Amino acid sequence: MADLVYQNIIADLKKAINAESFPSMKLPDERTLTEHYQVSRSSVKRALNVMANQGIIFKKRGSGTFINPLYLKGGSFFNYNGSNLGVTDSFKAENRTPGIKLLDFQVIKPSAELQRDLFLQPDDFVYEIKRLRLFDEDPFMIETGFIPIKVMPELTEKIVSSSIFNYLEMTKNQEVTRAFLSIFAEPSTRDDQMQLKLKSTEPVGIMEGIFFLDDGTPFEFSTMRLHYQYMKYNTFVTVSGRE
Amino acid sequence: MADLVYQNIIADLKKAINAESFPSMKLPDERTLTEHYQVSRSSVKRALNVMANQGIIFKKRGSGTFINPLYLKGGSFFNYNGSNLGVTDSFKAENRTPGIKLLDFQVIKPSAELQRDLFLQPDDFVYEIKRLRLFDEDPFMIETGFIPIKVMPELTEKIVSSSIFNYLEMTKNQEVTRAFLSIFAEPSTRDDQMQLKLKSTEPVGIMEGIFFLDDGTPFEFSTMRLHYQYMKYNTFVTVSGRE
DNA sequence: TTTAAAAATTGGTACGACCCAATTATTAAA
DNA sequence: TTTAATAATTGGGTCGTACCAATTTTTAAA
Repeated sequence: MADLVYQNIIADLKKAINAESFPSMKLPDERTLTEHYQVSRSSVKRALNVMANQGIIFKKRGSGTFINPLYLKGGSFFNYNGSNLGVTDSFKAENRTPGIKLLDFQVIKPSAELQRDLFLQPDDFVYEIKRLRLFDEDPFMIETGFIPIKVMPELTEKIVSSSIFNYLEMTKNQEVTRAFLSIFAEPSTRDDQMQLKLKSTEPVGIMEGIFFLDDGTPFEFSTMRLHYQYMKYNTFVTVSGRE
Repeated sequence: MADLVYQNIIADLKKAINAESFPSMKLPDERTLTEHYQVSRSSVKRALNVMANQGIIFKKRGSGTFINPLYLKGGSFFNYNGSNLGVTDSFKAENRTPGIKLLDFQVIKPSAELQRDLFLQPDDFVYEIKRLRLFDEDPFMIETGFIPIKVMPELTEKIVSSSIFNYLEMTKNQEVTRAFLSIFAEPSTRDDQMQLKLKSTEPVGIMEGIFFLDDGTPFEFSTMRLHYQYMKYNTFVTVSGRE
């Protein structure tokens, strides 16, 4: 556990919430928490803000801080606490072995749109990497990624046949921690049906977007076509006003 | 514009970024901004944190604060700045008139699952509201909502035939500002195909989840089956570590 | 008893100080 | 010239204070 004050408060409050230590579904007020943890109110507020953004609690000025009832028995929600953006890590728990089959790997001249999305110069080239992802023997996703040569000049077929994100972290100590994603669905194409073993009436879910390095460099544009039963995106949405 | 210091900084920085006042794609350091705006560094940090969470900028300790290149000419992204959760408001810009056709409206005994999701007592009842949403004459979504009687005892067919969220805000000054959403896709059913004018090979996009009032009261469980061409969910994802 | 005013409670915003940690730039040594 | 040590820069975290604003509770008046 990180040794940050607010992180510790979060951890402790989560534990208490899960242990149902607040039958009224209401947390102690901020000043009381300040006293209890022997920290500044600023730190308490910080902790509570993070938890509010995660949807664990609701705050109401003048009234108090309340527990989101759904945070108990986290049944259908809160699967997307997020810890990694890569596919390899995201789908783990299933206790099935993820696999990668390389379908295509080449260097191409990016389209105008791709140039814009990855902020490339006219003479920059990109890798095109097309891979089939599987669990054991079951394919569940066709992934097409575009990575500028200049951000990863040393890419090889070997690297591309396993997790690129892991390689990045291992060798360059850089992490992909942010992405713009667009999520939608389409009827499956013939190719989808072949690769993902879909019937013609069954669709693909699509997650498409740009992945960034820590410093904001666009690292990859990726289109992921998923067997529809494997795409489920859970999210907590807060609207405007607040921050 | 709200008269909050950090909001003003955000507004001003956004304006400057859009005016391309930072050709190096790098913002001034926090201490300089503090000096420039004649505010405390805390307020600068707050502003920058909010902007970082929105994906407008990237911060890197020891190095500086950088502009997300994609925030310029907000082309395909940043459509989801979020301002309202309701359907009526979300799809406006299209300059087509949104319509509602009430398909079903009744009071039922909630399933066990629904009881759990809306945190109901065993003897609570809920409205079931099934509506078809249209743009002009084109149906694009079948919406089935469940609202506990006790949170809205006065619901009528008339209210339900237009925006419930607007009604809530008008009459009770309560707002729906938060939701858990689960986003996925399925092959269309016969009923979907009839209502949404879909071919049998065309899917529906599904957005399903729970909407909350300001104080955390679960207000509605809703399942929205959308014509696949109308479902596009854009989002900026940040991962773990940071907060 | 009911209603209205006042006070207390509770979260929100802002300030500024102090030190830490990651990165970059500079300087000194080899 | 190259390399290693050192300093400066830059964002991160914590503390504590002061005051504001929405809500709830209490008190006083009708």
